[in-house]
Amino acid sequence: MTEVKEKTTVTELPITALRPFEEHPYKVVDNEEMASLVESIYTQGILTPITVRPLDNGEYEIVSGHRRLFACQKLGITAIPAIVKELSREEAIVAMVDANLHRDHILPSEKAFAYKMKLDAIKRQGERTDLTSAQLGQRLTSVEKIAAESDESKSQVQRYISLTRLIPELLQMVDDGKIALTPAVELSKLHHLTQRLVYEICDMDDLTPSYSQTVRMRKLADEGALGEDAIREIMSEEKANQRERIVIYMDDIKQYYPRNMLPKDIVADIKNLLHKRRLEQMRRKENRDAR
DNA sequence: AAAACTTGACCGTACGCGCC
DNA sequence: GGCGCGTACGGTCAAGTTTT
Repeated sequence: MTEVKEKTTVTELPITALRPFEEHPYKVVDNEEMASLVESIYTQGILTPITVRPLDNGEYEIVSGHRRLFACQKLGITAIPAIVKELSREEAIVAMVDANLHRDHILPSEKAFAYKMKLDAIKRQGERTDLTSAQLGQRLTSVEKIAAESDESKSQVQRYISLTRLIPELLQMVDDGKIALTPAVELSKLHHLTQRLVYEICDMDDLTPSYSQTVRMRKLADEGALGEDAIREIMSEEKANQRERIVIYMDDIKQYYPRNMLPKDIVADIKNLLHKRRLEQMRRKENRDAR
């Protein structure tokens, strides 16, 4: 959360003086959620003022409250209570993203561009958080900072950000729930022209790429061997088999190798392996419990 | 139960920057 | 230019969860 150090005032602003935030990543859609917001404003008025920042030309840029504005426009309301904050563009981006990320329903594409905008804004702000001794112990990278302020891990934030490299059509498929997050991340690594091929093939035959299929596509692309035929072949196959997992059970081994026939060093290796795996499991559990 | 997907963690590499 | 350091990010793994 960005702390508000500037003076803030609540005031009624005519909606004609309001401008949407430039390139804001959120989609204001007229759906059921919007209908209930309209209903709520109709019966109770606007409970939370929108947040805006003043522009040089006397107008105000909306930091948070695009959906409330849309609802007011639908109801024919001409003025709206607003908190006016003196914020730089970068500060406004961080505030806008934070305000919207806590919504109940947020599309993957919205999250992706929100995280990306916030990351770019934090980088541009160039804050040195590594200089004071008080902060020395909790030095954070930009992505870690975003992760700490959201309820997701650094990896997850990076995955969402990689979705911004998807072509709009594939991103729409992610929003529609046709492609899951991790397959989408794999597709984002493909060249845009290849992504378009994938989209066209999926769209034509109403197919949805699975994680394993997208991994195979990406590997082929890395080798420079992913063309239209290869994509068709991968997409037309049955969903891939579960990835290979090697599980060792001592009882199984004993069944095939009587005790005196199994070389001692192999037994030692296996025991060592199992021991390491147990330690790893315990460590993971401790990490989880600590959080 | 198998398959698909999610999630967190870790590692390696590339890059930019300041310093010598 | 070489070096050390911090940072970003891609790749991978393993375990957990959800879906079929």
